[in-house]
Amino acid sequence: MKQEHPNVPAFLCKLWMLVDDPDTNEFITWNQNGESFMVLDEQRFSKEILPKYFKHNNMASFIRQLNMYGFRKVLHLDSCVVKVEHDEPIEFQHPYFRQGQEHMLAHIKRKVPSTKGEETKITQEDISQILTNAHKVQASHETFESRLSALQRENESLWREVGELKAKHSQQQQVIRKIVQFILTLVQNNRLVNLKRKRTLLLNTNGPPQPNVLPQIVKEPDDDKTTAPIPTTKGLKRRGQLTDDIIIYDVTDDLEVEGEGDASNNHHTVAKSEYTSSGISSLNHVPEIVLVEDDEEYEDGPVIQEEKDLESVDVPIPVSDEPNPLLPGSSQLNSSLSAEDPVTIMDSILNENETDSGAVSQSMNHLGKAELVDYLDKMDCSLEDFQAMLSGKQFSIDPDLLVELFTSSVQMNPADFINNTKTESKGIESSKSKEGQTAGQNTETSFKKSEKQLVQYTKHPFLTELLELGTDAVPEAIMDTQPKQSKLVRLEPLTEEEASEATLFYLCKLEHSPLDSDMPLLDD
Amino acid sequence: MKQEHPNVPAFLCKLWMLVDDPDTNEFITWNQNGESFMVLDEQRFSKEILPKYFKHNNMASFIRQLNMYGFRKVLHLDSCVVKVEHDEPIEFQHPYFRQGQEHMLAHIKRKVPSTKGEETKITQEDISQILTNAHKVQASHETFESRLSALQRENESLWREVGELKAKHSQQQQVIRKIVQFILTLVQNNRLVNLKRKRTLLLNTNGPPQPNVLPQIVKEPDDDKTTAPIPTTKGLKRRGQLTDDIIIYDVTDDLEVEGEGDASNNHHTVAKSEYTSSGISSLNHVPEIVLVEDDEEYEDGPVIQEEKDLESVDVPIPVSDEPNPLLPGSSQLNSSLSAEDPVTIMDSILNENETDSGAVSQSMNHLGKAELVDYLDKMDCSLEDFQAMLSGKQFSIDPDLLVELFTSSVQMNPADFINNTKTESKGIESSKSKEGQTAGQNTETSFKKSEKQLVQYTKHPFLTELLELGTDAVPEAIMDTQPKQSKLVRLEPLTEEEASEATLFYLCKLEHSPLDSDMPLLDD
DNA sequence: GGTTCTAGAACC
DNA sequence: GGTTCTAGAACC
Repeated sequence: MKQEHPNVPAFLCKLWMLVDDPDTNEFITWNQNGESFMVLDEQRFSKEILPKYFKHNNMASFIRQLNMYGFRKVLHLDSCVVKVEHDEPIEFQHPYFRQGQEHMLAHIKRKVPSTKGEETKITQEDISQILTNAHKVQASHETFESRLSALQRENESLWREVGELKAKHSQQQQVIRKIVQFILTLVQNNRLVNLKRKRTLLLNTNGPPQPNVLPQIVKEPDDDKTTAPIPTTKGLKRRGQLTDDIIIYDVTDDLEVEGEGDASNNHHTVAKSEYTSSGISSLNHVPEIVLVEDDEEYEDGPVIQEEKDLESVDVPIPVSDEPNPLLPGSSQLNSSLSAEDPVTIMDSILNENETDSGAVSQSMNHLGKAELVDYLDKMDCSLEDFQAMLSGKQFSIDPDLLVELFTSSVQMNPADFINNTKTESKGIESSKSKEGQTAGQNTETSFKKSEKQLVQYTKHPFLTELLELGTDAVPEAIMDTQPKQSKLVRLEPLTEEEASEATLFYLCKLEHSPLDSDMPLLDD
Repeated sequence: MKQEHPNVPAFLCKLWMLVDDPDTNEFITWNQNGESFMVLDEQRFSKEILPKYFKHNNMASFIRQLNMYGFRKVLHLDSCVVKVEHDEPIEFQHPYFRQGQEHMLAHIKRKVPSTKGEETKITQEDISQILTNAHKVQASHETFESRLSALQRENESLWREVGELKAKHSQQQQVIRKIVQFILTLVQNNRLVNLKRKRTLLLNTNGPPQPNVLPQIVKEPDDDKTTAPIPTTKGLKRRGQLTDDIIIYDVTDDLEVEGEGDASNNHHTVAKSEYTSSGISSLNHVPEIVLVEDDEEYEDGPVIQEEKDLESVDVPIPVSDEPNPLLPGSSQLNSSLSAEDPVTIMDSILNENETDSGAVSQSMNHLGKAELVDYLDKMDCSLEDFQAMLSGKQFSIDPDLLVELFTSSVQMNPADFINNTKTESKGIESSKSKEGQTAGQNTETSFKKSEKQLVQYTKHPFLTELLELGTDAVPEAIMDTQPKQSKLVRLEPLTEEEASEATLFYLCKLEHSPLDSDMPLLDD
């Protein structure tokens, strides 16, 4: 019967044999119900029986083995009673160690060397790991903390800087707005003056044109200019060359020179003498152009008179009947004033009875006191306008001129913008470019000279850039005066063109001026 | 002998008695050298002796107690030998349990219920604490992480916004710079024209003054203005009122009206008829003031002529000999042109032989062709200047005017700033306010009118604010075009005044124009 | 896996 | 602090 259970440990087999063997029943046997076994004579059992089955005679070692396989001592209540015989038998039991149930021995397992040790070891490992992790976490925490505080400091500075930049921005906005407002005010005021001026001129000059009652301009040829004694002009640009080119000649000799005969008077005298030698022939050519500005109420007013049959001279005359879109007011003044040269008129008056030249005789015949007064009337009114402009701080920035400077160059793109701008104008610019009015050669030359100045001006870097602008986009940066507080939105930085354009837009938009309708920029 | 060691546990005392008692030597006694004790007959000892001293007869319990007090079993080599008698005695020893050394029993201590358990418990507590802390740290770590990422996002946005704001700022800077440059260019160009104009005027007017050869201005009283049929001026500001106040009257009747007789002609006619009814009496007053501008080269030129004995009229005349610091050029034009009214001159010439008024007769007598030409010369030169200014885009912004507009108000603080500004000027302003030149009543009235306009102008909000500026500080925000990248520096936000001032500074500083020396702002 | 010594721990 | 049962652990 022994060893018939291959998977049952040796101790269990030996124990089964000992308990189940009837020969050892006096030392070790089943209890009454066969659920446990009892060692009846402990001392004899250990010293006589145990050595036969095991390598020892110690009851302790036997008990240790029992405990090792999960056997438990059955406690007896009577042992608790005081001083009862200490010889009562030792009793042990196990759920799978039952009489007649030998097959259940396979279920009895020897206790493994304690999971507890493993658990403890694992716990220790865990502790060290936990501590390691804790240190790591703490280190990273510290790193985080420093980063956080650094970020917070940076953030504070950034918020400050953003606030300050926004303040700056707003300040600049104000500055720009004010500058623009300032300019706009000038423009508006000037525009009103222009309107006023035109009306005044009409008031004084809108009488019927007198075809042949026209002044003459006597000019010195460019080649002769060097011979004329002109006061030193060191340090001065020759922008006013136009004026220098004109030298007035006297026609009569009965001029009374009342003066101390100082240096400036000498120039005068010299100019006179030059006139006497060459002035008469110059009188033969008379560019007669009278530009009378028209208005809504005086559509039939403006007439340009031109004498094509006169001989032409090769000197430029500051008369232009071609429309100068940048200078609607000034061009008119230019032509009317230059054409009606006061000296020429005076000469005509004074020489009324003479017949110096056949070409001018017709004009001379009609020249009378009335014409002279009329001419002077016009001139005076023009001057009054200028005075008003200047004394009233009416800086003569023409509004349309400014608009065009800010939108496009006449030189660069004349047709488009002039048409675009001017077809919508309120008749303010109507004095220029009446069809059917052709300019004489002298006038053309003069205009080219004027245009040259214009070109010079439009080449200003600011304008040059502005002139390259498109007209659609409304850059946000300039318009957006209310900075977003918490919503941080990505804003594309403005290009220089956009910024300039913004200025323009601002200029036009800022004030709801009547000028708006004249500007192609504003389509809102 | 028992209980004589009060601090020795009962077990040790009983053990000492048992071992040391010669009566029990057959069961338990000292070994040969007295360093340990032996149990000779284990079974009889446990069953017969132990119960006499202890509450049990179990050898195991006895051994357990020995172990508990640190006694150790002495291992015998012969037991390792195979199958030697199993009866060899059990031997135990303890360093302080020696024969004859009963006093050392006090040093034998019962093992405490294991520090190990405490350690384990502490470790467990530590583990739980560690875990708790770890969780806390982890939680705070997560909080930190979220804060950090939020901060980082905010930071990125802020950096972006800072960049964008700086770009905006730079763009605005450009815009301001360009606007200012633009204005400055206008100013500079205009200044050159002013210089030019002055020279031109000197060229034509610096002859010796002819005291009584002075024109007359015929003015219509303000009350009569309403009677004059003036074209409708709806929608127009009455800023040019000055011009409206002046109506020119014809002196002679032989005026030939050649025209289609349109509506505009009617006005002309009405004006004429008005003259014939009331004009003659008006001719009696003549405000004669000739302001000839002086320059460095023509110190002796400027003279102001005044006829105080003429009757004064109650209408304002746009003549001013008082220095208009805002309009040095225009004021000169104003006086010279208004004083030498063309009509008046013409009247003088045409009425040379008549004696209308004793007051003007002196002037009339001296009026001749030369004076007329001279007058017209001046007028023409002025006109030429205007033409040049206008056709050459010379917006008549006086440089000094602009400077003053940007620095102080003549109205607000006239004396300080005028002196400050003008004493350093390069003779450009020298035409105004020559001492010893007193203005007439009419001139004063006119200047007041002009000043009224000036006041109106300086009340522009932009100017008003600019006028309140100090001139020392140079705000950083405007000048600092290079934004600091990494160094975040606290910048004080600009006040509006500072911003405006910055504009002014910019205006002056931007271009190294010759204007700089004229400005009190620039002290570098 | 068994044996032995010692310890843990519950209970008294 | 002692007793008992059981377990830990070293050693074989």
